[in-house]
Amino acid sequence: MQRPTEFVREQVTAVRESVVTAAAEAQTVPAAVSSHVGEFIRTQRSAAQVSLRELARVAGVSNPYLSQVERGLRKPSAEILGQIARGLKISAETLYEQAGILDRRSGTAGTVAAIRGDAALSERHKAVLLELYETYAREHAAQLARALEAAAPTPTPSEETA
Amino acid sequence: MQRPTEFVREQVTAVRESVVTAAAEAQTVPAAVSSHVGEFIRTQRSAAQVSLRELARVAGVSNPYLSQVERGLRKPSAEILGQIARGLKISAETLYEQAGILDRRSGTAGTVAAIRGDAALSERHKAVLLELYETYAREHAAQLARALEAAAPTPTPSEETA
DNA sequence: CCGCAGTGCTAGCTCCTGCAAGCGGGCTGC
DNA sequence: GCAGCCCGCTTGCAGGAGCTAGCACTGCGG
Repeated sequence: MQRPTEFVREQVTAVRESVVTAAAEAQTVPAAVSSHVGEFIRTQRSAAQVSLRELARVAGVSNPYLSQVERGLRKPSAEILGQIARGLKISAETLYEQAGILDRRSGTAGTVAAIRGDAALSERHKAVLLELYETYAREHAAQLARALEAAAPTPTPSEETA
Repeated sequence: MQRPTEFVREQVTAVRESVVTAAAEAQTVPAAVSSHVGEFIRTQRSAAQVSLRELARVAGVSNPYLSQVERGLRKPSAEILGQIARGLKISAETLYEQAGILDRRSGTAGTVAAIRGDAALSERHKAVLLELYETYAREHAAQLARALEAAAPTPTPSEETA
């Protein structure tokens, strides 16, 4: 019977110690209520540098309708959201959450759902994995934020003289 | 005592007749929808011993509409499904899955793939989670194997003689 | 200048969802 | 017998989802 490595054990312990702090921070975050799925779709589409017509074509929906959805004039069904998600190459769950159809879960919907639904895990082990996952996801986001700050240097005396 | 050949012939004939009847019934059934959510809702409602009108009232939908949904005549939106789920005191995700809106998450492969493909994680964190996951899965399997052995003792000479 | 290709959007239309009004049936109490 | 209540279902309709046809605009090349 193999046991978790020392490294893994330390990670789990560190996570437990930081859970209280994380929970306190979560309490101060306001709950997102209304649907911003249209904005979200437009943001994702722009990030992918795809035209509205191209996305509509790939997703199999009409481009005027997609335009209306993006501008919040229409409320698409789950089926249409699924098609748009496929066109954007993102998970349908992501759009469902943005649309308020699905409750937002910590981290990426797919991973959390997979852990929760996995019959190969006991409930206790699921909880441990989910805590660790959430902490890692938060760390990763913080690292990305730092990297972005480093990539967009703020004016400094040495740089001004260069 | 019937002769084997006649008996066999009658059985084959009976099977043929039942196949024709089944095929005829299948032809009269409207195009099969991948969604069985209506049946599922009715089943859950019956199990809860709640009338259609009562569930409709609690769920906040019209009872004729709920009736149509249960009989597969209408395809409810995700919003209505959420209301019905609340009325039935089950998770909305359960009904979304039955309706084909949400993919059912299952199995070990799904969890591993989800962790590996999760953009919210760094590669190092993925490795940690995967190692922990494998260890837990092994542990769980070993526990199940032990429980099965205890529940189903293997035959022993003393038992054979009893 | 023109035509062409691409862009996102407007307007009118069809079809379907979800509802209200009401039906026929069964059961109970008077 | 009756009225009242509950049951699930039928019918007709309003409003919204999603579409087609087409518009105005931009950029490019001849």
